[in-house]
Amino acid sequence: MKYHKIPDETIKRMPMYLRAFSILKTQNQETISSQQLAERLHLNPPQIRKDLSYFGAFGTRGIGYPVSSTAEQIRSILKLDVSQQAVLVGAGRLGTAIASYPGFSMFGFDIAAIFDNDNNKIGKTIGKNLVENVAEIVTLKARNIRLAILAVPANAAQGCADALIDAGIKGILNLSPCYLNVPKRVKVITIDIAMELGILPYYI
Amino acid sequence: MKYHKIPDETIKRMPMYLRAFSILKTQNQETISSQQLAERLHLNPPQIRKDLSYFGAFGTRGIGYPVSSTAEQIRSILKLDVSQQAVLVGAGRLGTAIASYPGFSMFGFDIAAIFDNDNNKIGKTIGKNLVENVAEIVTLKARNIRLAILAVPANAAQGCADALIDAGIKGILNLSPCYLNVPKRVKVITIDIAMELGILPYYI
DNA sequence: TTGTGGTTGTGCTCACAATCACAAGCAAAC
DNA sequence: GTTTGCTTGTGATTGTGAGCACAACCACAA
Ligand SMILES: NC(=O)c1ccc[n+]([C@@H]2O[C@H](COP(=O)([O-])OP(=O)(O)OC[C@H]3O[C@@H](n4cnc5c(N)ncnc54)[C@H](O)[C@@H]3O)[C@@H](O)[C@H]2O)c1
Ligand SMILES: NC(=O)c1ccc[n+]([C@@H]2O[C@H](COP(=O)([O-])OP(=O)(O)OC[C@H]3O[C@@H](n4cnc5c(N)ncnc54)[C@H](O)[C@@H]3O)[C@@H](O)[C@H]2O)c1
Repeated sequence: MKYHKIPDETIKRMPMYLRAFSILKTQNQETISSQQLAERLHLNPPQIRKDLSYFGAFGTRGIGYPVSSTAEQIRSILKLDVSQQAVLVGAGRLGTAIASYPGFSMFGFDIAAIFDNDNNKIGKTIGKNLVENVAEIVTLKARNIRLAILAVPANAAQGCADALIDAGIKGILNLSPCYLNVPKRVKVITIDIAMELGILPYYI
Repeated sequence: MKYHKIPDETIKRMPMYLRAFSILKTQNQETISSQQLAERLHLNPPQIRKDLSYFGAFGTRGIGYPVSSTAEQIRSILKLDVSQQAVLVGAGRLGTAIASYPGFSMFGFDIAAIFDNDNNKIGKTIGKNLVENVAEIVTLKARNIRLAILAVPANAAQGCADALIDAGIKGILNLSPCYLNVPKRVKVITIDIAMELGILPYYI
């Protein structure tokens, strides 16, 4: 494909493809056609082909996509081929669940530090990490960590985000139900679980 | 506005509007213009006006939208004006966090029951609910509950979904990283937290 | 070497959503 | 009353992504 801006929607689907190819690899399937993959993911085959072709020609005509090498390609496109360190801020209910969730490792994520401002939580161990004082966020500067997961109450989210960005964080997964004001160079993805649930009754 | 199919994207934004109007109400602000609201939510003013106008003319020209009555209108549109009962399946790390989260009440949600298949968890109390055996899901038929939150491992999700649908559930918020196969009348919203995180490194 | 079945890669078309621009309309002041 | 200032509601326009159809291509068999 000649020069094309890669659609945001395509990027959003890439981790889904990566997960699918990773699972296929554990099942020792060597190739998969866009048709088969589309059935698994409930998409249209041309959608998948177009998405992948934005990044090059990974498939073999008449055969399909080689599972193992395509997985590696996608991993590299998403920069998940190197282990990505992330910090967690907020060791509350949701933060604790996330800190002990093993599922992030499939994408190469590693929770490298946890911060909270509650003295009852600071010093406790969650998974392999000790909960540190939020004041220690500044020390991230030296550690070259670029990703953060925010699981603090909504009214504390902006303040924490500012501190994180100040400490060199470039991407934030925000779980609080609020908009974060950040410089353009910082990418924020917000997941508001209650809001998603709020959509359901309309449809039923 | 004459007859128009309401865009899905508009529906997705409605809970965000509801949250904003609810907060404004607690701050005793009586009216808000699309301009002001757009600044808060980081949208464009015409976007908000068009979204709201799909459902009727709520605003006053020259003034803006009356906070209190518009909040009520949106609540009614989303069918959140009556308390919506929901059940939770999976009382693990994430399920426990959700069961004890007070934030759902802003949208009128109420966790009415919790199910698990682990004998160590069945019988325990989380929030105001006793954890019941998954086998009891059938009893939901009699209780007229239509919403469910699924927080079980991915390989158990489809089975639980089938049981829930069989018991009369019409909408599912699925937190497992997998596609759920359901009849067309059932609405599923899937949130895959790890996948969302997987998007970040690409942009940074 | 050539033919065949099957699947990819992609230009084109269509559908949908975001944005714009402005007429319509209300409130408050005079 | 009438005028002024401001904001809504909406047709028209633009932008973006999804879907389709088919040419290009590969592997393999004969
Ligand atoms: N629990 C859920 O199921 C759920 C669902 C949807 C959204 N959320 C959102 O996720 C966020 C966290 O929710 P939760 O249920 O884990 O809340 P929580 O109260 O259990 O945990 C919040 C944690 O953040 C810490 N904290 C507060 N202020 C801080 C600060 N300034 N710096 C550092 N740490 C601070 C607290 O000490 C606490 O440990 C909230 O914004 C909530 O709205 C939670
Ligand atoms: N914890 C996280 O931060 C996180 C993040 C992203 C996604 N998820 C997803 O959310 C889901 C739950 O995650 P978790 O961390 O809470 O896992 P968990 O293992 O802590 O909890 C799962 C719960 O489901 C129960 N369960 C298992 N099979 C069941 C069945 N057939 N019927 C009823 N209950 C059953 C288990 O007994 C357990 O209590 C998983 O699909 C996970 O991939 C979790």
